[in-house]
Amino acid sequence: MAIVDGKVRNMQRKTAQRAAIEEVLRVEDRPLGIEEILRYGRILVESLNQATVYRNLKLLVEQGWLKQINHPALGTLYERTGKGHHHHFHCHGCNRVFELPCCFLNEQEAVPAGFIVEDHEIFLFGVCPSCAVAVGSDIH
Amino acid sequence: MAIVDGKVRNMQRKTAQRAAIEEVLRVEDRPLGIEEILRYGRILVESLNQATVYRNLKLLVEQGWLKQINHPALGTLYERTGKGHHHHFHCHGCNRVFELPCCFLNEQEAVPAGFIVEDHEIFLFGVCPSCAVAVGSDIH
DNA sequence: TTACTATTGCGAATACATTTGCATTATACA
DNA sequence: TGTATAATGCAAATGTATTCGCAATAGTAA
Repeated sequence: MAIVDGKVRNMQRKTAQRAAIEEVLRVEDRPLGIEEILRYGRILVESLNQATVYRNLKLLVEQGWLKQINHPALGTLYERTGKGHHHHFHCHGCNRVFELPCCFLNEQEAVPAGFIVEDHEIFLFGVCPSCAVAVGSDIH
Repeated sequence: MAIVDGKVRNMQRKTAQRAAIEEVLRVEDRPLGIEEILRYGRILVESLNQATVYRNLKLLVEQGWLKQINHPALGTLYERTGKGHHHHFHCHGCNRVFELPCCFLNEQEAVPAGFIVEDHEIFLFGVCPSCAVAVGSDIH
């Protein structure tokens, strides 16, 4: 607690809604869009509202716990920070995006002479292991 | 010319506007956004309107002469088709996107076992040769 | 030239993601 | 507990990209 301008100012409060949003992102452990966060979050807090999700995601990004990514096929996704450099695999079977740990790109080899590479992003597209199994074993 | 339902139906007409849009994309020879296409196009056809640009881009995409790409930092861009597989370099000096010809990624090596890669996109970020020269020689 | 109608320019309309205002709810300190 | 106020739910508002309606313009075949 703190006093500002003669008034009591509480700090950020712990709410079931924010806890639910964090939980969803922690459990899924992959980049999620608003729609998914809202859907999974409502399993934990039935009343969860879209505006609340937006407000909390914004907060969590500002606090550095989340970062926004812009996926070329899926638009805005949110993922937890602190996982180091990685890339994104989008499975068209289940429509999920996975984070692939290692980096296999030599930046300077990737461009003609004269270009200076400071950063890169790789988006892969295909079928994830569980969907591959489903297709391979004729489970449709 | 053709008769459909008893009425005369002309084929697509050649207009200065569409020619200008095509010209811009041909001359620049790199992915362009609507704003840039409109700006450069107006040098050729002063009256060029945004709605006209949208209509023609849609047409050219349908005809396969253009394709849309979704750049994570710049949004929708249009580039000419038929250039083969390539990636995109975004220069933060001039804000232009360049197409880099070669593909230096072994798709299957890029993912853990179990993932099936069907396609990929690489976005590089840095400084292009002409901006690098400008910075290096203290031209600001 | 002329007639027909595809295409344009303009502004209004739409689509979609995100934000905001406000009354209500609920957390946390006293 | 009680109180102050941060946070929520809801609906309306906003922002941005894209499309559409329509009268005016301009290609194209005859």
